[in-house]
Amino acid sequence: MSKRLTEQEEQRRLHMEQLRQAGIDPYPARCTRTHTCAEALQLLEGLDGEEATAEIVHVAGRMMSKRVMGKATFGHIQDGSGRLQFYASVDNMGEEEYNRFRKLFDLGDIIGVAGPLFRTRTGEPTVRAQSITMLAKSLRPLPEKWHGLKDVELRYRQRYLDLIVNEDVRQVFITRTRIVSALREFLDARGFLEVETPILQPIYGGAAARPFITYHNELEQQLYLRISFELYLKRLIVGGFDKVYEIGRDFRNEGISFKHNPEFTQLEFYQAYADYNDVMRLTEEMIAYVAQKVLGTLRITYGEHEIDLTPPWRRRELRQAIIEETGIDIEAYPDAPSLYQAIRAIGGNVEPKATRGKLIDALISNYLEPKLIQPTFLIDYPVEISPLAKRKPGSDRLVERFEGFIGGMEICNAFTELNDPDDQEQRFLEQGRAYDAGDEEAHRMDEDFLTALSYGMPPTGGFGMGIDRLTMLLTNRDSIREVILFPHLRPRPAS
RNA sequence: GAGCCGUUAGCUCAGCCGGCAGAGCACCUGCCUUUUAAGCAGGGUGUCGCGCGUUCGAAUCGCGCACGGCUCACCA
Repeated sequence: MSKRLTEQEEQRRLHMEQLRQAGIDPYPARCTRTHTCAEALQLLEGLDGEEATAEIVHVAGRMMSKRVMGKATFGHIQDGSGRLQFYASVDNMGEEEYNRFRKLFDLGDIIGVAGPLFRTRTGEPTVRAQSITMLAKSLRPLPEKWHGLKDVELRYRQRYLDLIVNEDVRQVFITRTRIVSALREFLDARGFLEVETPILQPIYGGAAARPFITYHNELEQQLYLRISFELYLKRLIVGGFDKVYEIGRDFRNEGISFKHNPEFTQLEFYQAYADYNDVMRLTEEMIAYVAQKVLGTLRITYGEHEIDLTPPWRRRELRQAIIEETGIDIEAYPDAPSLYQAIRAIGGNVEPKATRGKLIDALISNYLEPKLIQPTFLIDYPVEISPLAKRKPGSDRLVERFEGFIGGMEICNAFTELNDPDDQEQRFLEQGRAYDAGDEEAHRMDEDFLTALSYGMPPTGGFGMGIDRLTMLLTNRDSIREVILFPHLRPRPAS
């Protein structure tokens, strides 16, 4: 701890030392608190003028402002419920305690204030302090009171500072928690059972992504952090839980962008005896429920767009949508080379060695996704990019799958689940060939999952949704880092 | 992974055709008993991200590196 202190840090340590010399513990073990700031404010309801309450309140919080006027001082404290003004004066506190407060208590200190409540001349509810006690000394200055903390890097690395000084950031994370609660309410009310499945998995699966790899020493076993919950939740459907869901963290060892973080929160649910049409209806109903519950409206603003979440949402066949936006009929190009040429012909920038599935993905994300502002389900995807979805009856090329898009972002992905164990095995084998050909994101053969399927899985509709992206949408944030409390950053360089 | 932009006081930001490092808030000293971005008088507290180079002289110009942001690539 030989780090050089700034003048302000030295000043605060000096104040702390002076408190100790006065016999005051700057970090006491106990404190008295009878009201939150919000609760204290309510006590003044119905009182007129500057009349004070008979009741003495003990409130506690971080001192966010301090305006000294000689023998009297106004300031605000902030706790989790809000802000409250206090009034300190020699008259009410006595000279010794008042001067100690005035000289040794700094902005950012956690303090307790006790006294009756009254309104000032300007009508602001205020605690008339009879005593002010130190609850925890703050040894570093807070960011500036007016402009707050703007430096994005500091906001993410020291999120606690962001939360202290930027009220809108606080609200985003409160909203995020309410969104998750509303999702649980919705699913619980419909008989879904919330479960927990392994994060450390011997074989990763359920999505196309590169995994994080770890190792169990005692078992001498390589393990993967899950990239999805899918294959475990389906095992539970086999096991007879007809409606299950999980909300938790997935990990994907891929690039970081405004809508990608290496770990992100996912909701997946599976419903036996349902298909993707049932899931589509449930999805639009669920999102509408959450918006209504959390925001009180189905009409939201996202960036420059006004979005109406009212069901039913538009359904567009993927093939038809691609034709409309690009003029390319993917059915007319049954292999990668011909589709590649067609995309190049319209000026598309794609990898020459991409598979047909990757090319179709590129068409979706480059030409469709940015235009899908109002809630839209793209339906009926090619089988080669959907190795866990059931084929459409009468088609060997398409599966019963949809993705939901809102505000130009993919929000969710769902399908009628493939429950034919032999077909599933063939799909794994195809994926294995793709992996051997260099596609690191291809699915791996999961024998144990195939065994589960072979006992018979009911017809099932399944669903996955990124909670982070839904939160971006409902809080009107343009970066996933704004809705993740501690987004991933490189280590701070040694200075 | 590539391109562009950024990094100056605790915070928010000026300064950038090379010439003594600046403002507001915060902080320090003094005054002030109803203020609320309190006010008045005084005080600049700094490894100009790091390193190398050009130059009589670098926050400023050049090269390299680090971290961050945006765009692209990647991400079903």
